[in-house]
Amino acid sequence: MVSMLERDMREKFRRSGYTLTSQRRAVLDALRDCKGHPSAEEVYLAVKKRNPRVALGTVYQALSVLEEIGLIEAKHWSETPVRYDLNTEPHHDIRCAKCGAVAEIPGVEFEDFASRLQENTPYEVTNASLVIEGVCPACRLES
Amino acid sequence: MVSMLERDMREKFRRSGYTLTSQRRAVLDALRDCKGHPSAEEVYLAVKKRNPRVALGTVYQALSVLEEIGLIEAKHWSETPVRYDLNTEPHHDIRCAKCGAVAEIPGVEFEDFASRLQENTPYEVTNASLVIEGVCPACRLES
DNA sequence: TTCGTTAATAATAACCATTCCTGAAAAAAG
DNA sequence: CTTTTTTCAGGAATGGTTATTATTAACGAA
Ligand SMILES: [Mn+2]
Ligand SMILES: [Mn+2]
Ligand SMILES: [Zn+2]
Ligand SMILES: [Zn+2]
Repeated sequence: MVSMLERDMREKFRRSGYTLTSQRRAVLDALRDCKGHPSAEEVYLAVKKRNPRVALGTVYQALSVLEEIGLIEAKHWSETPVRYDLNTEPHHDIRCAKCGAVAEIPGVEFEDFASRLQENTPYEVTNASLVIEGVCPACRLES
Repeated sequence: MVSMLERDMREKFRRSGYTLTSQRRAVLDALRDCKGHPSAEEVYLAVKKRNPRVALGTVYQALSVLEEIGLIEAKHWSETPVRYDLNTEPHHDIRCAKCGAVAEIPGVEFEDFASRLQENTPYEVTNASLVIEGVCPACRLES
Protein backbone atom coordinates (compact mmCIF):
# COMPACT_ATOMS: atom_id res chain seq x y z
CA MET A 1 0.00 0.00 0.00
CA VAL A 2 2.85 2.35 0.87
CA SER A 3 4.43 1.72 -2.51
CA MET A 4 1.13 1.69 -4.35
CA LEU A 5 1.65 1.76 -8.08
CA GLU A 6 1.31 5.05 -9.88
CA ARG A 7 -1.24 3.44 -12.17
CA ASP A 8 -3.36 2.05 -9.33
CA MET A 9 -3.31 5.42 -7.62
CA ARG A 10 -4.43 7.35 -10.67
CA GLU A 11 -7.19 4.80 -11.10
CA LYS A 12 -8.29 5.23 -7.49
CA PHE A 13 -8.56 8.97 -8.01
CA ARG A 14 -10.38 8.62 -11.29
CA ARG A 15 -12.94 6.19 -9.93
CA SER A 16 -13.73 8.72 -7.20
CA GLY A 17 -14.09 11.58 -9.67
CA TYR A 18 -10.85 13.30 -8.71
CA THR A 19 -7.55 13.82 -10.43
CA LEU A 20 -4.09 13.08 -9.08
CA THR A 21 -2.60 16.55 -9.11
CA SER A 22 0.93 17.50 -8.15
CA GLN A 23 -0.33 19.07 -4.93
CA ARG A 24 -2.17 15.95 -3.88
CA ARG A 25 0.84 13.82 -4.65
CA ALA A 26 3.01 16.24 -2.67
CA VAL A 27 0.73 15.83 0.35
CA LEU A 28 1.03 12.06 0.11
CA ASP A 29 4.82 12.35 -0.16
CA ALA A 30 4.90 14.66 2.85
CA LEU A 31 2.92 12.13 4.87
CA ARG A 32 5.49 9.51 3.94
CA ASP A 33 8.32 11.85 4.92
CA CYS A 34 6.83 12.73 8.28
CA LYS A 35 6.27 8.99 8.70
CA GLY A 36 4.17 9.62 11.77
CA HIS A 37 0.86 11.24 12.46
CA PRO A 38 1.30 14.85 11.35
CA SER A 39 -1.23 17.64 11.58
CA ALA A 40 -2.37 19.58 8.53
CA GLU A 41 0.05 22.33 9.50
CA GLU A 42 2.96 19.88 9.68
CA VAL A 43 2.04 18.41 6.31
CA TYR A 44 1.88 21.95 4.96
CA LEU A 45 5.39 22.75 6.21
CA ALA A 46 6.75 19.52 4.69
CA VAL A 47 5.07 20.22 1.37
CA LYS A 48 6.36 23.79 1.32
CA LYS A 49 9.96 22.60 1.48
CA ARG A 50 9.61 21.25 -2.05
CA ASN A 51 7.03 23.62 -3.40
CA PRO A 52 6.89 26.95 -1.50
CA ARG A 53 3.91 28.16 -3.53
CA VAL A 54 1.43 25.66 -2.08
CA ALA A 55 -1.30 27.14 0.11
CA LEU A 56 -2.41 25.86 3.49
CA GLY A 57 -6.02 25.73 2.31
CA THR A 58 -4.94 23.46 -0.52
CA VAL A 59 -3.35 21.06 1.95
CA TYR A 60 -6.57 20.91 3.94
CA GLN A 61 -8.54 20.25 0.81
CA ALA A 62 -6.09 17.64 -0.44
CA LEU A 63 -6.17 15.86 2.92
CA SER A 64 -9.93 15.72 2.82
CA VAL A 65 -9.94 14.32 -0.70
CA LEU A 66 -7.30 11.73 0.20
CA GLU A 67 -9.37 10.72 3.20
CA GLU A 68 -12.53 10.49 1.12
CA ILE A 69 -10.97 8.11 -1.36
CA GLY A 70 -9.47 6.02 1.44
CA LEU A 71 -5.75 6.65 0.97
CA ILE A 72 -5.33 8.18 4.41
CA GLU A 73 -7.25 8.41 7.67
CA ALA A 74 -8.01 11.39 9.87
CA LYS A 75 -7.61 10.75 13.60
CA HIS A 76 -9.26 12.80 16.29
CA TRP A 77 -8.39 13.16 19.96
CA SER A 78 -9.79 15.37 22.67
CA GLU A 79 -7.35 18.08 21.62
CA THR A 80 -6.90 19.66 18.23
CA PRO A 81 -5.40 19.56 15.68
CA VAL A 82 -6.54 16.51 13.75
CA ARG A 83 -3.73 14.10 12.86
CA TYR A 84 -3.45 12.24 9.57
CA ASP A 85 -2.36 8.65 9.13
CA LEU A 86 -1.06 6.89 6.02
CA ASN A 87 -1.60 3.56 7.76
CA THR A 88 -5.13 2.55 6.87
CA GLU A 89 -4.83 -0.93 8.37
CA PRO A 90 -6.96 -1.32 11.50
CA HIS A 91 -4.79 -0.36 14.46
CA HIS A 92 -4.77 1.80 17.57
CA ASP A 93 -2.86 5.04 18.16
CA ILE A 94 -2.11 6.68 21.50
CA ARG A 95 -1.49 10.40 21.97
CA CYS A 96 0.62 11.91 24.74
CA ALA A 97 -1.49 14.40 26.66
CA LYS A 98 1.62 16.40 27.56
CA CYS A 99 3.53 16.80 24.28
CA GLY A 100 1.05 15.50 21.69
CA ALA A 101 3.30 12.76 20.33
CA VAL A 102 1.34 9.95 18.69
CA ALA A 103 2.48 6.34 18.58
CA GLU A 104 0.97 3.17 17.27
CA ILE A 105 0.00 0.31 19.57
CA PRO A 106 0.77 -2.96 17.80
CA GLY A 107 -0.80 -6.30 18.41
CA VAL A 108 -4.03 -5.25 20.01
CA GLU A 109 -7.31 -5.93 18.30
CA PHE A 110 -10.64 -5.67 20.03
CA GLU A 111 -13.91 -7.18 18.96
CA ASP A 112 -16.08 -5.25 16.54
CA PHE A 113 -17.93 -2.84 18.78
CA ALA A 114 -20.57 -1.74 16.29
CA SER A 115 -22.75 -4.84 16.35
CA ARG A 116 -23.24 -5.01 20.11
CA LEU A 117 -23.94 -1.28 20.23
CA GLN A 118 -26.39 -1.53 17.33
CA GLU A 119 -28.60 -3.87 19.35
CA ASN A 120 -29.05 -1.27 22.03
CA THR A 121 -29.72 1.95 20.13
CA PRO A 122 -32.27 3.09 17.55
CA TYR A 123 -29.46 5.03 15.86
CA GLU A 124 -27.75 3.49 12.86
CA VAL A 125 -24.21 2.99 14.16
CA THR A 126 -21.75 4.08 11.49
CA ASN A 127 -18.55 4.34 13.48
CA ALA A 128 -17.19 3.24 16.86
CA SER A 129 -13.52 3.76 17.53
CA LEU A 130 -11.24 3.97 20.52
CA VAL A 131 -9.63 7.24 21.51
CA ILE A 132 -6.56 6.50 23.57
CA GLU A 133 -4.55 9.03 25.55
CA GLY A 134 -1.59 8.75 27.87
CA VAL A 135 1.88 9.99 28.73
CA CYS A 136 4.86 9.17 26.55
CA PRO A 137 8.11 7.82 28.06
CA ALA A 138 9.94 11.14 27.58
CA CYS A 139 7.25 13.18 29.30
CA ARG A 140 6.94 10.65 32.09
CA LEU A 141 10.55 11.29 33.13
CA GLU A 142 10.22 15.05 33.48
CA SER A 143 7.27 14.89 35.85
CA MET B 1 -26.03 11.78 42.54
CA VAL B 2 -28.57 13.88 40.66
CA SER B 3 -30.12 14.99 43.93
CA MET B 4 -26.81 15.30 45.71
CA LEU B 5 -27.17 17.06 49.02
CA GLU B 6 -26.31 20.73 49.22
CA ARG B 7 -23.94 19.94 52.07
CA ASP B 8 -22.13 17.17 50.17
CA MET B 9 -21.76 19.40 47.17
CA ARG B 10 -20.27 22.28 49.11
CA GLU B 11 -17.89 19.80 50.69
CA LYS B 12 -16.85 18.47 47.28
CA PHE B 13 -16.05 21.98 46.12
CA ARG B 14 -14.18 22.85 49.30
CA ARG B 15 -12.02 19.72 49.22
CA SER B 16 -10.97 20.65 45.68
CA GLY B 17 -10.12 24.21 46.67
CA TYR B 18 -13.10 25.78 44.94
CA THR B 19 -16.25 27.47 46.18
CA LEU B 20 -19.81 26.75 45.18
CA THR B 21 -20.82 30.04 43.63
CA SER B 22 -24.22 30.97 42.26
CA GLN B 23 -22.87 30.81 38.73
CA ARG B 24 -21.51 27.29 39.18
CA ARG B 25 -24.78 26.17 40.71
CA ALA B 26 -26.64 27.77 37.79
CA VAL B 27 -24.54 25.78 35.34
CA LEU B 28 -25.37 22.55 37.18
CA ASP B 29 -29.07 23.48 37.19
CA ALA B 30 -28.93 24.25 33.48
CA LEU B 31 -27.40 20.84 32.80
CA ARG B 32 -30.26 19.28 34.70
CA ASP B 33 -32.79 21.34 32.72
CA CYS B 34 -31.30 20.47 29.34
CA LYS B 35 -31.28 16.86 30.61
CA GLY B 36 -29.23 15.83 27.63
CA HIS B 37 -25.76 16.50 26.41
CA PRO B 38 -25.64 20.25 25.83
CA SER B 39 -22.76 22.26 24.47
CA ALA B 40 -21.23 25.15 26.42
CA GLU B 41 -23.27 27.53 24.28
CA GLU B 42 -26.50 25.69 25.10
CA VAL B 43 -25.69 25.70 28.79
CA TYR B 44 -24.99 29.41 28.49
CA LEU B 45 -28.40 30.08 26.93
CA ALA B 46 -30.14 28.05 29.64
CA VAL B 47 -28.26 29.86 32.40
CA LYS B 48 -29.02 33.25 30.88
CA LYS B 49 -32.77 32.62 31.15
CA ARG B 50 -32.49 32.89 34.93
CA ASN B 51 -29.54 35.23 35.18
CA PRO B 52 -29.02 37.36 32.05
CA ARG B 53 -25.84 38.87 33.46
CA VAL B 54 -23.79 35.69 33.26
CA ALA B 55 -20.94 35.67 30.74
CA LEU B 56 -20.14 32.90 28.28
CA GLY B 57 -16.57 32.79 29.54
CA THR B 58 -17.85 32.14 33.03
CA VAL B 59 -19.84 29.17 31.76
CA TYR B 60 -16.75 27.72 30.12
CA GLN B 61 -14.78 28.21 33.31
CA ALA B 62 -17.53 26.74 35.48
CA LEU B 63 -17.80 23.70 33.22
CA SER B 64 -14.09 23.09 33.45
CA VAL B 65 -14.17 23.36 37.25
CA LEU B 66 -17.17 21.04 37.47
CA GLU B 67 -15.38 18.54 35.27
CA GLU B 68 -12.21 18.79 37.33
CA ILE B 69 -14.00 17.95 40.57
CA GLY B 70 -15.89 15.11 38.90
CA LEU B 71 -19.46 16.41 38.94
CA ILE B 72 -19.77 16.35 35.15
CA GLU B 73 -17.94 14.88 32.18
CA ALA B 74 -16.86 16.47 28.91
CA LYS B 75 -17.49 14.34 25.82
CA HIS B 76 -15.65 14.74 22.55
CA TRP B 77 -16.61 13.61 19.08
CA SER B 78 -15.01 14.19 15.70
CA GLU B 79 -16.99 17.39 15.40
CA THR B 80 -17.11 20.34 17.74
CA PRO B 81 -18.51 21.59 20.03
CA VAL B 82 -17.73 19.56 23.16
CA ARG B 83 -20.81 18.20 24.93
CA TYR B 84 -21.24 18.01 28.69
CA ASP B 85 -22.81 15.17 30.61
CA LEU B 86 -24.22 15.13 34.14
CA ASN B 87 -24.23 11.34 34.04
CA THR B 88 -20.84 10.31 35.38
CA GLU B 89 -21.70 6.61 35.54
CA PRO B 90 -19.78 4.60 32.94
CA HIS B 91 -21.90 4.49 29.81
CA HIS B 92 -21.73 5.08 26.07
CA ASP B 93 -23.16 7.98 24.07
CA ILE B 94 -23.81 8.09 20.34
CA ARG B 95 -23.90 11.27 18.26
CA CYS B 96 -25.88 11.73 15.06
CA ALA B 97 -23.51 12.81 12.29
CA LYS B 98 -26.33 14.64 10.53
CA CYS B 99 -28.04 16.68 13.26
CA GLY B 100 -25.69 16.30 16.22
CA ALA B 101 -28.25 14.79 18.59
CA VAL B 102 -26.64 12.73 21.33
CA ALA B 103 -28.29 9.72 22.98
CA GLU B 104 -27.20 7.26 25.59
CA ILE B 105 -26.74 3.58 24.79
CA PRO B 106 -27.92 1.57 27.78
CA GLY B 107 -26.88 -1.93 28.75
CA VAL B 108 -23.58 -2.14 26.92
CA GLU B 109 -20.38 -2.51 28.86
CA PHE B 110 -17.10 -3.51 27.29
CA GLU B 111 -14.06 -4.86 29.01
CA ASP B 112 -11.55 -2.45 30.44
CA PHE B 113 -9.47 -1.49 27.43
CA ALA B 114 -6.64 0.18 29.29
CA SER B 115 -4.94 -2.92 30.67
CA ARG B 116 -4.59 -4.78 27.37
CA LEU B 117 -3.35 -1.61 25.68
CA GLN B 118 -0.87 -0.94 28.48
CA GLU B 119 0.91 -4.22 27.77
CA ASN B 120 1.66 -3.13 24.23
CA THR B 121 2.85 0.45 24.58
CA PRO B 122 5.61 2.24 26.48
CA TYR B 123 3.16 5.11 27.06
CA GLU B 124 1.34 5.27 30.36
CA VAL B 125 -2.28 4.78 29.28
CA THR B 126 -4.47 7.26 31.12
CA ASN B 127 -7.65 7.08 29.09
CA ALA B 128 -9.27 4.85 26.48
CA SER B 129 -12.85 5.55 25.54
CA LEU B 130 -15.16 4.77 22.67
CA VAL B 131 -16.29 7.50 20.31
CA ILE B 132 -19.52 6.39 18.68
CA GLU B 133 -21.20 8.06 15.72
CA GLY B 134 -24.27 7.24 13.69
CA VAL B 135 -27.56 8.47 12.26
CA CYS B 136 -30.54 9.12 14.50
CA PRO B 137 -34.01 7.74 13.62
CA ALA B 138 -35.32 11.15 12.56
CA CYS B 139 -32.42 11.82 10.19
CA ARG B 140 -32.59 8.33 8.79
CA LEU B 141 -36.10 8.97 7.48
CA GLU B 142 -35.27 12.12 5.53
CA SER B 143 -32.46 10.52 3.55
C1' DT C 1 -17.71 44.26 62.00
C1' DT C 2 -13.76 45.71 59.41
C1' DC C 3 -9.87 45.51 56.77
C1' DG C 4 -6.72 43.14 53.75
C1' DT C 5 -6.18 39.16 50.77
C1' DT C 6 -7.57 35.96 47.52
C1' DA C 7 -10.83 33.97 44.28
C1' DA C 8 -14.36 34.50 40.82
C1' DT C 9 -16.85 37.16 37.36
C1' DA C 10 -18.24 40.20 33.23
C1' DA C 11 -16.89 42.07 29.26
C1' DT C 12 -14.20 41.82 25.61
C1' DA C 13 -10.14 40.84 22.93
C1' DA C 14 -7.27 37.32 21.16
C1' DC C 15 -6.43 32.75 19.50
C1' DC C 16 -6.21 28.77 16.53
C1' DA C 17 -7.75 25.23 13.56
C1' DT C 18 -10.42 25.03 9.88
C1' DT C 19 -13.48 26.54 6.12
C1' DC C 20 -15.00 29.70 2.66
C1' DC C 21 -14.47 32.88 -1.23
C1' DT C 22 -12.66 34.67 -5.52
C1' DG C 23 -10.20 35.24 -9.55
C1' DA C 24 -6.47 32.77 -11.89
C1' DA C 25 -4.43 28.53 -13.60
C1' DA C 26 -4.58 23.84 -14.98
C1' DA C 27 -6.78 19.79 -16.61
C1' DA C 28 -10.24 17.36 -19.09
C1' DA C 29 -13.59 17.06 -22.64
C1' DG C 30 -15.21 18.07 -27.10
C1' DC D 1 -7.39 24.51 -30.47
C1' DT D 2 -11.72 25.92 -27.71
C1' DT D 3 -14.83 25.23 -24.25
C1' DT D 4 -16.03 23.43 -19.86
C1' DT D 5 -14.83 21.77 -15.44
C1' DT D 6 -11.78 21.17 -11.78
C1' DT D 7 -8.28 22.75 -8.85
C1' DC D 8 -5.44 26.19 -6.74
C1' DA D 9 -3.34 30.42 -4.26
C1' DG D 10 -4.11 33.92 -1.48
C1' DG D 11 -6.54 35.83 1.80
C1' DA D 12 -10.74 36.75 4.49
C1' DA D 13 -14.06 34.77 7.50
C1' DT D 14 -15.84 31.54 10.94
C1' DG D 15 -16.67 29.05 15.26
C1' DG D 16 -15.36 27.26 19.41
C1' DT D 17 -12.51 28.24 23.02
C1' DT D 18 -9.08 30.67 25.97
C1' DA D 19 -6.71 34.83 27.80
C1' DT D 20 -6.77 39.52 29.74
C1' DT D 21 -8.21 42.97 32.75
C1' DA D 22 -10.78 45.69 35.67
C1' DT D 23 -14.51 44.94 38.95
C1' DT D 24 -17.01 42.34 42.37
C1' DA D 25 -17.67 38.79 45.75
C1' DA D 26 -16.00 35.56 49.21
C1' DC D 27 -12.76 34.50 52.88
C1' DG D 28 -9.97 35.01 57.05
C1' DA D 29 -7.72 36.97 60.45
C1' DA D 30 -7.73 40.71 63.92
MN1 LIG E 1 -1.43 5.13 13.15
MN1 LIG F 1 -24.38 10.44 28.51
ZN1 LIG G 1 5.00 13.33 25.69
ZN1 LIG H 1 -30.05 13.21 13.45
